Amino acid sequence: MDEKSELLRKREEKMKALQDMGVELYPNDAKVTATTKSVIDRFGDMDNEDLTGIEEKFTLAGRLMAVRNFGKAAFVSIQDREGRIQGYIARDKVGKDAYSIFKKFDVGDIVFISGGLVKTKTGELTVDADNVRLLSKAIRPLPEKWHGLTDVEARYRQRPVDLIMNPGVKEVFYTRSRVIKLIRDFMQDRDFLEVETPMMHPMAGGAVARPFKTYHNTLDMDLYLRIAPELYLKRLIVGGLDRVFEINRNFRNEGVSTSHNPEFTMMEFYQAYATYEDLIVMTEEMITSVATEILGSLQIEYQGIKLDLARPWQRLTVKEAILKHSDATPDILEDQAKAAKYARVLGLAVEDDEPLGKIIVAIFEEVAEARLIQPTFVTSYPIEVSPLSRKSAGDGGFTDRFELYIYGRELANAFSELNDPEDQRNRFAMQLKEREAGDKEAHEMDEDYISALEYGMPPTAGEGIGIDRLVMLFTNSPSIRDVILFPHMRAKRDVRL
RNA sequence: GGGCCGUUAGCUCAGUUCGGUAGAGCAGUUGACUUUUAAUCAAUUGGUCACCGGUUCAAAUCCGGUACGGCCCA
Repeated sequence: MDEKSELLRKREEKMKALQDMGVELYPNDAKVTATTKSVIDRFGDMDNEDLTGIEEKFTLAGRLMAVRNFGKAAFVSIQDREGRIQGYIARDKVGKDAYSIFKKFDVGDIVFISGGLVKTKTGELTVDADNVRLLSKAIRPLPEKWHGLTDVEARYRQRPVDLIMNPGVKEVFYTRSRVIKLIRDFMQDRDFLEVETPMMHPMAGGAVARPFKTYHNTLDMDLYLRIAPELYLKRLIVGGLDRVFEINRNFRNEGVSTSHNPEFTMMEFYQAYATYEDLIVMTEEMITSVATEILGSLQIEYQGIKLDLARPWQRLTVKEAILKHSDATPDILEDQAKAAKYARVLGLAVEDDEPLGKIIVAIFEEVAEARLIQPTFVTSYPIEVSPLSRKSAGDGGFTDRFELYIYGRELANAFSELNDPEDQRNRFAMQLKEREAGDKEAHEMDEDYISALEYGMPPTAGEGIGIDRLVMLFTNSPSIRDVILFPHMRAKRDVRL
C-alpha cells in the first residue's frame, strides 16, 4: 500500500549512492558568512577586472533551484532568504571527487558553496566555487521551475513549497511583520503599554460572535477561546493602566471566506480620557503613517481600484450611509414597521418584533457596506447592536461608535466605552432577551465584568483593528488566506491510505 | 446555506463537445557537452484520469452521489 512514486525511489537510490561515497546527508558544520543579497549589493556593479582584485572568499548556503550541466562544469542557482545567486562549479577547480559527488545533487537540496567572485560573459555575478557541499538532502522534488506551484489549494496546504517557489509570498509576510512592528511602535510612541490577556475565557464576551468551546480537565470547567480581549483590557483601564494595547489572535466560530479566517489577528487598544472622536483622528494617523512607510504613498491601488488614503476620511452615520446608497427615505429609518417592510423588500429575513436598530444595521449591511470603497468612518450605531458602547449624548437610541470601512470591508470598530455599571447591566439584560429569543451571538450577562466597572472606570475609548485585513490592503492580497501563513482548510481525507 | 466551475504523471496543462488502447512541456533516468541562465542535442521511465456507484460490448469522457478547492450570491 505504501507505493512510492518512481521519482522518490530514484532519489533514495541516489542518497544511498552518496552515503556509499562517504557523504553525510545532513551535516551541521557549515559556516555561512554571506547572503546572496549582501554579495550582490556589494559587488553586483563591479566588472571582472575589479572582481579579480578581491581576495575575499564568500561562503553561502541555500536551496539549489537550478542546475545547468555541461559535463565537466555546471552553473547552479542558489536561493536563500534574500534572493538567488549563480554559482559556477568546474571539475578542475573543486576536484574530481567533489565534482562526482556534486553530480548526485538534486534541485531542491540545501547546499553550501564557497569561492571567489567572477562576472560571466553575460554579465552575471557568479560565485566561482572552490568548494561545494551537500547540507540537506531533499527527498521530494520541487514543482516545475517555470510555472512553479500555482494551484491555490496546494499553495495553502503546502506553504513551505509555496514559500520556496513563489518569491512574492515571502514578500507578503515580510510586509506583514513590518506592518505589525510599525503599529507597535506607533502605540508605544504614544505611551501605550503592550499587554497579554487570556485567550481562554470562562465566558465568551467582548463581541457579538459565536465562540469555540474547550474544556479544562483539572479545573473541570468549560472554557471558550476568546472572541475579543475587550473586557479584560477594560479591566486594566479600571486598574489604572490608562493606555493599553494587545496584538493577538481572536477566534470566531463562523464562516470562512476571502475576508474571514476562524482565527485572525486584532490590534485592540484602550485609552482613558479619550472619546471615539479622538480615535477617529488616531486611526487616520496610524493607517496613513503605516501606508506611507510601507507603500510610500497615500494613493494606493487595491485589486485594480484606486484608493485615496489622504486625510481627512469621509464620515457618515449609519443612517446617512443608507440614505446615500439606497432609495430609502428618512421616515423609513424612524419607524419599526416601515423599516421591517423595507428590509423584507430587500430580501432580508426580519422578525415582526425585530428591534428597529437591528433592522437598520441589516439594511446598512445590505445596501451600503460593499459600496464604502474609499476610507469611511461610519458612526452612530444603534444601541441594540452595541452592548458595550456609550450612549450618544443627544440620542439614547444610538451610541458613540464608529466602524472604519475601506474597499467595502470593515477594518476597525471603536467606541467610547460604556462605564456606567448600571447601564451595562441593563444592556446585558437586553442581550439576554435577544439570546432567549434565539440570537446565539447575543452577549451573556457578565457579573464579574460589571463588578469591575463598579470600582469605577474612567471615561475611555477603545478600538480594534483587523491586522489581517490591513495587511491585505497593503500587499494587494485578494484573500485573507494570502496573508495568513497557515490558513484553515477542511481536512483532506487521503483515501489512498 | 445556494448557484456556477474545477480535480488527469512530482509540477503546469491538453484530451470530456460527439464513449473506442491516456498525451505534451518541465522535472526524473541514460548518453554528449567547461560561460549557461526556461542551457542545448539524442534516447527514455513515469498514470487508482479525486473517490463511490450506475449506464454500456466498451467510461478520463455519459448519469447519480461524495470529498476537497475556486469564484459569485446570501
